[in-house]
Amino acid sequence: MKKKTTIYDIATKLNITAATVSRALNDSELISKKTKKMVLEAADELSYFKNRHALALKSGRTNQVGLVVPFINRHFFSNIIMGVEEELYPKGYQVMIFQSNESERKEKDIIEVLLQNQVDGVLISVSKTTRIKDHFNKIIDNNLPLIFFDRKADIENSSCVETDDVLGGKIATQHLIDQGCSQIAYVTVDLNLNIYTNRFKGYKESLKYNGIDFRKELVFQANSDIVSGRKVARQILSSDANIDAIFCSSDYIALGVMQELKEQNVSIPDDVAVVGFSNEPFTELLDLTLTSIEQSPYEMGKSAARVFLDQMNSKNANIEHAIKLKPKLCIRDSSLKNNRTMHK
Amino acid sequence: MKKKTTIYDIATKLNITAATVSRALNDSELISKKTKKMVLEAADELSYFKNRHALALKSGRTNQVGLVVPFINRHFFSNIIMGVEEELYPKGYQVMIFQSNESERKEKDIIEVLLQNQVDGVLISVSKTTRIKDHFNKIIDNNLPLIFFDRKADIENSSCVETDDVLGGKIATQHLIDQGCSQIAYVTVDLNLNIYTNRFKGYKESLKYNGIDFRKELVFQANSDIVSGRKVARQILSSDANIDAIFCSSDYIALGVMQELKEQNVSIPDDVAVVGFSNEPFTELLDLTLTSIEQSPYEMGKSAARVFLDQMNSKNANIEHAIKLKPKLCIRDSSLKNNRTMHK
DNA sequence: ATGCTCAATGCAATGGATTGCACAATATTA
DNA sequence: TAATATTGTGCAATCCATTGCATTGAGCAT
Repeated sequence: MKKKTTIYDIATKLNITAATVSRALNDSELISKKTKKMVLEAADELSYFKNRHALALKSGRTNQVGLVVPFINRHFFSNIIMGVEEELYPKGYQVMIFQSNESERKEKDIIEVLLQNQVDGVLISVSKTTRIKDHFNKIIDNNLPLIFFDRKADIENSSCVETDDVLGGKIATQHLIDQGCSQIAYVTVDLNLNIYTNRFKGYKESLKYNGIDFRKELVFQANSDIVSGRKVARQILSSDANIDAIFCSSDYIALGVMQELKEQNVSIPDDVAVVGFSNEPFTELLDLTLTSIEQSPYEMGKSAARVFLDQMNSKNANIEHAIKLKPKLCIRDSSLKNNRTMHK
Repeated sequence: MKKKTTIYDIATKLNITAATVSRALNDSELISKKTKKMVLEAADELSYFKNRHALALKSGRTNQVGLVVPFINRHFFSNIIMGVEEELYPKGYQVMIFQSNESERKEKDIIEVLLQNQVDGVLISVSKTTRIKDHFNKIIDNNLPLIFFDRKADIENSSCVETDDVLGGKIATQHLIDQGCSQIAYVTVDLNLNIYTNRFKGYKESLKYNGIDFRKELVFQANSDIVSGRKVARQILSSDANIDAIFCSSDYIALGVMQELKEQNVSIPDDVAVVGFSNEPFTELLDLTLTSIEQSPYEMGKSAARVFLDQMNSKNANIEHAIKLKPKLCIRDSSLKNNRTMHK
């Protein structure tokens, strides 16, 4: 069992002190070139590397940032991670990634671990089940930058980066109206979650703006999956609402809806236009590609990271940033009525 | 700027020594119940948490494991991460996730950082561009468990967990033969990579086993994307090879192939059956679902994590494990010839 | 009352790197 | 040549938690 090499080992070998070795390794101008060279060679020979824990202990800084997402294996979140990494890695920060599995308990544990690790800041997308927020306040109490992305909690002195979901709802609805639709069904997921109420709000605002009456009977509810989408499509078709478009607040619902419509020989987009939300990768892989709202998770990650850097550099963890990213409409077959398909 | 609470703060407050505080916090049986209670309360009051770096420095162990993948935002790798986490989190290990972006340079940097962090072990899927392997040997030199998954390097005393790609190639080919196909085109990606040569090997072995002659002119090459898949499909159709099936070593190629076949009015699976590889999520979201080979990344992650735990517990980092996971055939519309579609 | 046991706590070193201050060795100047 | 400036190193404390050994004090038996 080989023991790890320390600066003391190098010092002993060269008959100098650890202080000198330390300075040499850090290229201090106090040290002569000759000594530096000696030290560097010896370090290489003994395959020395710095002990980050010793460093962290001494300096109190770690250059580590905690990043917490509900799940890593979701297109949306994994691309946020990419964005954060992209921005922070070149600045010398290590990103510690954790997943909460949508569990408040695990979220709390994770934050405890992050604090134990003395991270320099925390970026987090709050778990769905989180009600109590003491653990977030602990972060603030320790004077660390706390940045929420996508899903936020109401915490003083924290920042957040989110999609402008109201706008998302608006542009999707406006697009459908532009295509000549006026009886637009809306399928929501969980009106307890901010993002969904905001999308819904955008939908209603857009109707109003275009002088179309909002009709409660055109609003349906479903879970964010294909089966639920099929079910809700059946509901919609069998209701007496005579709709010409369906705006789904999730791509998975939209996919289920499209499958069901096809099976019932409803023509998309001519009889019924369909729009989803999130721009999941599969939307453009379908035979009939799905119009959707792109939320740019990669950009969101970068943005959150930049907010963190801002707060670090301004030495003022207290400035609250609140950034809203503009969503983008991706028009595809499922809603584009002028006979020609978009790509392929 | 609040300073972080240490055991000394607690000790001062209670007029006892840090040693006692430390023992109390660790529930040592040397400490009286009364003192323990006092300490615990004070700790809570001062919102104390352990400094992991001090711990790591003292003990030499960190309970941290390095996990390196080429990209986090790939279905395959993000599910491996899930598997590793699932297995290691309950055992008290923190998983530090890094992505190499398929860059040898970054891979080396990451390993340097992991060593500086004194991780207790490294799990890694090697970057495509990696040629030199000194950095892997550094890990071994430090007596740390080194476990490769999916993509391995030839390093002594390391372990690896991989898919049995030969078998994957075999069962896919056998399935096509079972469906009555005999002129099976094969589309490979990069014959320099192990996984692809192995799949190819399985294809050939299966042909031989069934008494079908291997024909070089049925082998095509493409990149792992849709456009490339379409291109190769055109090549195949315009060649004089009269094929009745196409086995693609990537789902993206298979998707492109299917799109092109449809456009040219070739019926799938009756005129030409198609099989992909990897079982990407989109394979079952298509109108015509795609038969593919499931590699169970989640299981692979769990398996790799278990190998790590084995090596840790046996105090013998040198036992080499070599695990091959059995791939699974997922039969869907694109290859199933008996008229009925599988699901929906 | 004296000696002894044992439970509870304190003391001090340890782990690795950094850094202000002190000091030695060399170079420079008068 | 003596005095001073300059450059290169060493000493020792510090960051925080742990732990072997020493010590204290209470309780018990004789």
